[in-house]
Amino acid sequence: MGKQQTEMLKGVLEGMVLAILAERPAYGYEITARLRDLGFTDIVEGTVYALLVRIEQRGLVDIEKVPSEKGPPRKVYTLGPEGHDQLTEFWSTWKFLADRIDTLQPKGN
Amino acid sequence: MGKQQTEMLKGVLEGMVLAILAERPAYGYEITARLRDLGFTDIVEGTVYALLVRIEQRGLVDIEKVPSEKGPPRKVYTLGPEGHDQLTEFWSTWKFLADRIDTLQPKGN
DNA sequence: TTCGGTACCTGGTGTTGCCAAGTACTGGTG
DNA sequence: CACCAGTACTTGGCAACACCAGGTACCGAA
Repeated sequence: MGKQQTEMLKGVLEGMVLAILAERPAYGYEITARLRDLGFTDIVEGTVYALLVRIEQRGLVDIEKVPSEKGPPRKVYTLGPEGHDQLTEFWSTWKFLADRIDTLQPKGN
Repeated sequence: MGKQQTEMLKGVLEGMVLAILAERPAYGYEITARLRDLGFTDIVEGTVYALLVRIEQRGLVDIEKVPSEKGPPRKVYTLGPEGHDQLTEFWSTWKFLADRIDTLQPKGN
């Protein structure tokens, strides 16, 4: 979709990953695939991994290494309490933003 | 609202400004005030002005200098055809993003 | 043995919003 | 007159984040 989407993803991608992890624990490769399924076909692997490193360092997730039969061991991320808090805040910020933007939409008037 | 909103604004703020200009031409100070009214109370003046310079350089807007009775001359921005195109693309990208994110929302399931 | 699929990592780049400070013009107040 | 608040625009440096472009490593099948 181009540069527009890239910029719009900033700050939103983290929330999406947290939301995915809220459904159930998952590992990086899986999360990337999930995002692609969602429609973000151009999402870059490196972006997701870097993001996971960040949210790990902020203590939002717990990590467990699980051996895989098909490759290197998986790093399975589980949402911790602080991650849940962050996700809650994400939803509230998102709603705020989405509401204001709706008011700017021509159809909204 | 904090850092979360700051990051989320990236890539969205431009679209909001274009949408504001689509309603009617406006100048920087006025646009900043409009954004503050919309609820983005922490928006920084410099951010808006820098954004306006960018969209001007990309040829999305036309500029007219209009003298003000209360201060320096105003730079009134008018949305050009390319600006309208960009705005249309913004809305489509925004809807795409908003839709996917809704599918991740707990209530959406 | 090579190749594709799985799985993760990393250094560098560009864009963007914030911070902080500055310029400049006007009208009102003391 | 001097000063200040409000109006209006500008700019250099910073931090965060997604992308790019590569790399490592492990496995099974052809």
